[in-house]
Amino acid sequence: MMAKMLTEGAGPHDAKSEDGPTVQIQMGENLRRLRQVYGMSQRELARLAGMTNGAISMIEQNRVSPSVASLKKILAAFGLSLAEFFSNDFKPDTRAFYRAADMTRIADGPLVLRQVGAGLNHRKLQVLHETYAPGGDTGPTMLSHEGEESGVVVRGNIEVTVGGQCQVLGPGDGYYFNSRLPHRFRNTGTEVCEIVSACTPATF
Amino acid sequence: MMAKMLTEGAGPHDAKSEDGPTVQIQMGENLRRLRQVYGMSQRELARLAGMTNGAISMIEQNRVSPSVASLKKILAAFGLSLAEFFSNDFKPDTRAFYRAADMTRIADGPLVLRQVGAGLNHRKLQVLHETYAPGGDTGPTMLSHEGEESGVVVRGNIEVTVGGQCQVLGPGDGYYFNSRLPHRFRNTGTEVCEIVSACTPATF
DNA sequence: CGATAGTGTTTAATATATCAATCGGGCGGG
DNA sequence: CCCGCCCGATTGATATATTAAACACTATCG
Repeated sequence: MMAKMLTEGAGPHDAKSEDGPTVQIQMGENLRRLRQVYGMSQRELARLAGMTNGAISMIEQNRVSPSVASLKKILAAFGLSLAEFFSNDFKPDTRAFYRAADMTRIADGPLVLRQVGAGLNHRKLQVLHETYAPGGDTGPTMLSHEGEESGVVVRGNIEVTVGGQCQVLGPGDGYYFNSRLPHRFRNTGTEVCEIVSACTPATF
Repeated sequence: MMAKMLTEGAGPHDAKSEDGPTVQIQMGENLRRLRQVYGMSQRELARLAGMTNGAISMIEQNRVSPSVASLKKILAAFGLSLAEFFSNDFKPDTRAFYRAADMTRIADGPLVLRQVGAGLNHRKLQVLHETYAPGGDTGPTMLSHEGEESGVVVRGNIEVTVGGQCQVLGPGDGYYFNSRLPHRFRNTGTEVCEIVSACTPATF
C-alpha cells in the first residue's frame, strides 16, 4: 500500500536535507550497469551474492531500498567494498580506456609523467613490460581474477577486450580496469607490440 | 524465528568472501559513537532523520541491518554522505585534538609546514586569524553549523570544547572538527590568545 | 513447428525493518 | 520520598524487503 515512490529527504520532519528536495536513490541503475559490464545475468549475480534473482531485479528497478547487508553481499560479488562503491558517487568506474590525448600529465618538460586513469585513489600497482609478437594472444578464454590492471602501449597495436568493450589501442594509448572484468589481449597487427603494464596483487 | 545473529558472508553459496568467514556488520557501534559525540539523544537523532527512536536503538545494537535509504537519512543528520561514512572504514573521524608533537610535518628546513589532522582528505579550508582577550569567549551557547573548522594556537592558552570533549590548548597545539559538533572557545587565562584558524563554507 | 534453455519480471508468502507505544531506569527538584 | 522528565530498550502492529515459484519473452536446436 501507500504507493509512494521510494524517495528520501522529504520525511515527516525533513531532516534539513542539503541536497535538493526528494532526491531519489538511483543505485539500481548503477548496479545494473555494473552487473552487465561484468557480463553476469541476474541469476548468476544472485547465486554469487547468496540471494535470489527476484531481489536483484527489484533492487535494479529501484522498487526497494536494499539493506546494507544485502548491498554488501551484492558488491562482494564484484569485489567491491561499500566504501569503493559509494566513493564513486553511486557511479561505479566503468570507464576502461584512456586515449593518449586525455591522460593527465602530472609532470612535463624534460620528464613527462602521464597518469593513466584520472583518479588513482587507493591504487597500488606493480609495473610490468609486455611484448606481443604478431598474433600473440592471452588465450581464447577471457581472463578474470582479483586485482586491478593498467598499462600503456609503447609500440605497435593491440586489441583489448574488457567487459564486453573492445578497442584497438595504439602507441600512447592506455587502459585501466578491475581484473575481475573478463579481459583479453590480442595482437591482430603485423608488427610487434610493446606494453608497459601494471597490476595489483590481491593484497588490499 | 530463526534466531540468527545478523551475519553475512556465509550465505547459502558463500560468495567467495575475501574477508574472513561470518563477518558481522558493526555499523551500530560506530553510529552510536557518532551520535554521542554530537551530543544527541536517540530521540533527537530520530527526529532529525525522520525516523523513530526505536529504530535507532535497534540499529545501534546491530539487531537489524538498516536499508540504505534509512542509513542515508541518519547520516544526513550528521552532515555525512554514505561515501564519507564508508570511506572512514565504519570508523567516523572522532578525533578532534592534535597536540603540537603529533602533527605531521609535510615540509621542514627553512620553511616548516605542519599538517593539522592526519588525513586532510576532501577538505578545503579558509584561513582566519583570531585574537582572544582574557575572558574572551564565543558565547555561552554552543556553536553548531555547517562546515569544518581547524586552527592552531599561536600565543597564550584557550579552552576549547568540542562534542563534549574539553581541553586547554597552548602554543603549537591545534584542533580539527566538523562544525556540526557543538563547540565553544574560551580564553580562561590572563593573557591574550592568538589562533590561526580555518573553516569551510558550506559550499561542498 | 515444438522443445529447451536463457533472459528479466512479476506474484504470494515469508522474513525483516520500522513505527507507535510502552516499559524500566536514572536524575534533579519539590 | 515521590514526582516529572529524560534516557535507552523493548513489545506488538505495520510497512517493507526478500524468497520461492511462476510468468512472458527471445533465441536456438531438432
